[in-house]
Amino acid sequence: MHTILVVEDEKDILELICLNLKRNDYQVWEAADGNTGLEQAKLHIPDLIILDLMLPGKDGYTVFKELKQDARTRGIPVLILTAKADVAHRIAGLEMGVDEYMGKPFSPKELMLRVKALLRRTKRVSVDASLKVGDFHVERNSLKAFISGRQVDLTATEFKLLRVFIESGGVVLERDALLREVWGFSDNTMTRTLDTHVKRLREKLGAHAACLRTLRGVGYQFHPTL
Amino acid sequence: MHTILVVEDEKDILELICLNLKRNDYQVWEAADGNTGLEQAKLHIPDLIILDLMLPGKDGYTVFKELKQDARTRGIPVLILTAKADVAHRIAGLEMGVDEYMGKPFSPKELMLRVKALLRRTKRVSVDASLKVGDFHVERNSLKAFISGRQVDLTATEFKLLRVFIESGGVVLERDALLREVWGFSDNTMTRTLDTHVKRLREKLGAHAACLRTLRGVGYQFHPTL
DNA sequence: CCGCCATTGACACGAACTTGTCACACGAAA
DNA sequence: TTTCGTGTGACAAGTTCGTGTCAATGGCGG
Repeated sequence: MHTILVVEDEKDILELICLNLKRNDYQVWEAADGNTGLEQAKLHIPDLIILDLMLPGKDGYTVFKELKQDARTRGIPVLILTAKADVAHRIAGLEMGVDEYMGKPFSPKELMLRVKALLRRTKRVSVDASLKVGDFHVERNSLKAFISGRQVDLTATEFKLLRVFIESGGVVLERDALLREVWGFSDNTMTRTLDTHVKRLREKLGAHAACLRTLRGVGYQFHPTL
Repeated sequence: MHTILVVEDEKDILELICLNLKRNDYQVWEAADGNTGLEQAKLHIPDLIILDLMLPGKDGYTVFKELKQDARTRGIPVLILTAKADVAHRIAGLEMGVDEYMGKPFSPKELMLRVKALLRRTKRVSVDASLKVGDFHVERNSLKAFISGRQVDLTATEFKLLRVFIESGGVVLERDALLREVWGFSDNTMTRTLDTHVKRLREKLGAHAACLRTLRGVGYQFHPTL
């Protein structure tokens, strides 16, 4: 679940936003002024910050700048919410490094979508049903996998494992991460279950087994183009 | 330098965009229709795609969907350019996973800023995982290091050691400091562990071993540019 | 209800690799 | 030349991984 910090002084709007966010299963932190916002940001390190420009005390621009000055909060995407949404202001904001700009009044639905889009961008999450990489082709709904067009029979666990690999985009997957993704927990003291399943998957991948590379002491890496 | 693919059928607009992009030091690929765009995307794997919705042949939505189905291209942020920029269309686009929306007519300056903002956002994902200094390139999460593009296999300890050196920024690292950073303690009465690992690292660095200078009685210093 | 079979997680063991240690060689500074 | 810190090759202990195997589980048809 993602956490989002909302910094907005107008109670009505704050509530409107938070309500919508919670309804979409985000964990929400609230702040009604700039200083509180900054504190919360540094305390909770949220995944996203929705920031109003017109704030009592420290204004939005200042908050934004200070966020970018702290290494812990620098990476957090910021969505600016403001009445001053004309081109000049938008350009000024983008130049400062704002990630997203929304003018008031805004449609809650569009805001939710922009939030979703921003979070997706920062943390590549996928939702498509069918997925192709190199010679691999996976149908998420039907539990079917194809290699170079030929269908490969996989069991549920093997499929989940392959799916995680394919969706990884070549990033190294640590044992912990794989256990969490596929088995739902990460008790690394576990036995050789992961290894066994990797082995089984490799057997079924046949000639493409080489795509599953072992990184000793780290985990596994999927190389679709081998 | 970032590479950008522009898919737009109207010659004037295509030229306008490309000109602006080139002026901002991007490498630009062009495509005048959907199929060409897809090909180029899979061929060049650009850092960003600017996509018009109204295209001859395969329309923008279709192109977008197919981009998201191939893992090599799915991660590429897409900026949609369109005349249909009303709220309904924007929402539809955001639901599909569009990263950015711009209506025509657009201000070239704002387009450039949005391009910059998008690239900055996506860069964040990869930048903290990889680190480049001189000929050295380190993937923090894969235990892989590249020297002048060639891959070097390192063990966990060797990797940690090299990482400390690369992140040192050329500062002299005393033996105590290295032991603390890599091994977590600084018992200098230890045996020749540090020396051994430096030696092993040097072996794997090959010709670049000279970058690891010994400072007798003090420690080691990393010179990436040697 | 029963037995069959595929699936799954577990374990033992060996192979492959990593890592810390040592003895000793080497070489720079005094 | 002596001294002291460093480089080096070898080795043993420790880790991690691959593999064969087995028992438990649960679905399914008979």
